[in-house]
Amino acid sequence: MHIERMIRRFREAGLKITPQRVAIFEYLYTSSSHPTVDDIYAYIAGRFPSVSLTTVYNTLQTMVSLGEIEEIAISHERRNFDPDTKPHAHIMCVRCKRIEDIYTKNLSENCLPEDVRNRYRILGQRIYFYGLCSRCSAE
Amino acid sequence: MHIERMIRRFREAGLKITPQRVAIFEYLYTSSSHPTVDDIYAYIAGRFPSVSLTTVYNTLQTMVSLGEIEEIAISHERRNFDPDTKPHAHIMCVRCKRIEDIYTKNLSENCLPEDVRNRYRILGQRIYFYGLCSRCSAE
DNA sequence: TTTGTAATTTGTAATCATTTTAATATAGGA
DNA sequence: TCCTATATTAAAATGATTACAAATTACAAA
Ligand SMILES: [Mn+2]
Ligand SMILES: [Mn+2]
Ligand SMILES: [Zn+2]
Ligand SMILES: [Zn+2]
Repeated sequence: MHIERMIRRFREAGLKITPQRVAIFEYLYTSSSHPTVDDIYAYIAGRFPSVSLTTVYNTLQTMVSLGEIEEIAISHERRNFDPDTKPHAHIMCVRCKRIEDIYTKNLSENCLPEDVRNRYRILGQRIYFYGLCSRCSAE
Repeated sequence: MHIERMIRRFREAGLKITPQRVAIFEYLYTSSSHPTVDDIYAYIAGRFPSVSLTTVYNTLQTMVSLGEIEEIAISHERRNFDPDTKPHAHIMCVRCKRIEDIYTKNLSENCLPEDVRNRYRILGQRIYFYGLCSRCSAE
């Protein structure tokens, strides 16, 4: 499972397994997708009342540099984290702010002209759409 | 020209035309594409040594809400502004940080599955690619 | 041209998310 | 169990952005 994988990755990197870190793993892989720092902190603080925001920031940063989660910049006012690192796009409802995953194949082939793909060695992409979801449209 | 257009748009909105604002228009439409707040401020300060950063922020915000420029969130460490509001994608070299425009037709048709387009009323998109440009690859 | 006034600019202070620091606590190997 | 490097915590620092209030200015009407 994902949590065991993260524990192994941290071990391999010579990092220690702490209850705070495990709780962050658990939250990331079992709860609402694309949580914010505050979402994560709120959950962890429920289990470890003395946890520090710094720990949340540090752990997320470590996971990003291990390539195990990604930061989503779809919203200007929040930082969302995505535990799914398979290439995929996102769509956010501008009203209710819900974020949905979009899995399309050949994302970069579809969107990038030949000549750009020749001039760059492509390393990643972030594809965000904005719209009104059906629930929010209905009113 | 673009600058005259902006002056007209500001007038129509009941906003006054000040030298600082005109200088910001000029810089946005004649200089390097996708400038940052600091790029703009550095230029304006060259012409109006007493200009305040606040004025730059305010004017940019006004232009965004008039729909005349857009904010590009391709980089986590800078805010870039784009005076070109036609739908287009961007690619940034992860090394030299240069940002290039990519014009592709039918961006959302290519990237968005049918069912997503049915469930949302699409209002916008931000499509960013990351890679190594040829110049940076060569070394 | 002059004047009046509402809008704008400016400098400063406040805010807020994130990072840094240093002291304390702990994971985990010996 | 003990030792020590690493992690956690609380507090302070940072830095980008925003809010505020006083001084200035655009511009329309006289
Ligand atoms: Mn996702
Ligand atoms: Mn552009
Ligand atoms: Zn919605
Ligand atoms: Zn480059």
